Amino acid sequence: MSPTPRERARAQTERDIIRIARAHLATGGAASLSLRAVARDLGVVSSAVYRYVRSRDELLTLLLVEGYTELADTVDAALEHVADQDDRTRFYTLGNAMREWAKSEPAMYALLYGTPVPGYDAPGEQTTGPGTRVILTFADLVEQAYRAGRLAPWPGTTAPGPSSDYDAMRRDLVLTGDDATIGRTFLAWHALIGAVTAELFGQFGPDTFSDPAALFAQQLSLIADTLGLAEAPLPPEQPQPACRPPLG
Amino acid sequence: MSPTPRERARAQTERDIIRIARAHLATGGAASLSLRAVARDLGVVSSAVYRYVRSRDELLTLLLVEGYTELADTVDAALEHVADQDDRTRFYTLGNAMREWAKSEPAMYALLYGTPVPGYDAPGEQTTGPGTRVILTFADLVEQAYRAGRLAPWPGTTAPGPSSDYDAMRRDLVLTGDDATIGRTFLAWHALIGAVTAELFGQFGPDTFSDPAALFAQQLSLIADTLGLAEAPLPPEQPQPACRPPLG
DNA sequence: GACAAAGAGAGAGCACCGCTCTCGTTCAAT
DNA sequence: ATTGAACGAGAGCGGTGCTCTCTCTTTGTC
Repeated sequence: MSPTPRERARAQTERDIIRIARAHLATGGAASLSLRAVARDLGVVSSAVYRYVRSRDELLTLLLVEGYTELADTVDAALEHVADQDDRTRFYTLGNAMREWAKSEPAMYALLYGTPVPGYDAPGEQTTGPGTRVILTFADLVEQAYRAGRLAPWPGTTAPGPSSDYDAMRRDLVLTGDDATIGRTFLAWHALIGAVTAELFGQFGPDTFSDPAALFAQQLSLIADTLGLAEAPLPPEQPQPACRPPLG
Repeated sequence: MSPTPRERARAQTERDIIRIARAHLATGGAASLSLRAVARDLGVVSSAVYRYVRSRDELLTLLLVEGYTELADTVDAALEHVADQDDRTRFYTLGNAMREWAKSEPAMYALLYGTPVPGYDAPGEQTTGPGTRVILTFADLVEQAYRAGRLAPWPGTTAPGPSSDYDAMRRDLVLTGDDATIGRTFLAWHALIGAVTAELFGQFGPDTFSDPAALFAQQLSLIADTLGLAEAPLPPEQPQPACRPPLG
């Protein structure tokens, strides 16, 4: 049962490879992640690395899973501290945690939410689980508010969405929200990812925003408004007015 | 004045290089864009290509500018056909044109709005102009509706944004919208880019949406709602009710 | 303890990449 | 006609992912 020296050495080498690969990813981006460079840092010839990693793609998958997991863990940890607070505060916490993690690990974020690495398609059986944790946490946040009757109604007639797909989500994820609720959950997610991505990738040019934090804070507030999240939790027996007064 | 045969040949070769590079970009993505492969298709040895293109990065810049220009031209052309229609229809047209173009040129879209190519930073003097055309068109659409008093009020207290940056935009771009209007313009843009990117990059997995077009259509509708765009243009002298009835 | 099997690393090699340099050739302006 | 610029070919440098063979060591078994 106790691991042989060879097994312990192998486990250590596997950890080292991922550690070195993460460092290379952080400094040079996904495209400059080279097995040969990892081998050099490991003090070993390039072909030796293939004893541990089947290919460069498999190394990418390992990093992908690690990135998804780390982001989700970060978000979960942040949410723990505000678990008893109102919907809006918890959403802000989720959004800010995503942005902070993305800024601290830009190459990893790019790997998760940027252009897919060409010629590489992630093996779904390993990545979908960790890859959907954050959005499921987010959907659960909205679901809780919806069930408690705390979501303000959508200001408009909701266009029909992909109803059968939404039905499948309600079934598989045990959601109760109607099409409008699921629809604006995706709207909020798209806006959140879009805002983080735009800031991180500098899509507005380097001189457009002197205060990107202020922009993101306002975007979070506006997204929370579109979700209908109230500042403080309302007692569920109090019916929502059809036209709610301004928040705050 | 009339071009010499050599000049005409050079111009033709330059066009050929860009054409071949675009084909390679479309099939293999930005990372697999290789000057050597372009040279092979051109029927020439690799070093000869360096007579026309200073480096691979310069070729990327050429493609980047071409992509931005083509997307903006596509959007402008689509908007021309609906120039006299209501705000919401024009916004739908803009959004659908972006999605359609992105689906027809996924590698090019990835080059514009995906992960920045590592080690390459676009020369701003060449790319910012074409790169901002679409979002400026979009901002102008919102601005027109705002000036005409056709924007529904934002359902919530607007959090303060990056006011000085917004001031600079109002000055440089001749906008009149308040912070809430500019803020939700960016919200809509982030959601739009986020929705297109998520669909194009398959961020929700291959089996999550059987009808991505329906999802996008609903997202467009929801984004239009958050923008406060009305279905039909209202006469500007009619004041907006503080709590507008459902659209449609 | 001897021995076969499996694991690990080294090294050579293949085909590809971006990019540089030199060398003849061809074209165009003087 | 001459001369300098433009052009293409070819060799070469260092880099990449990946495969193969070879040797040495560790491991489990008889």
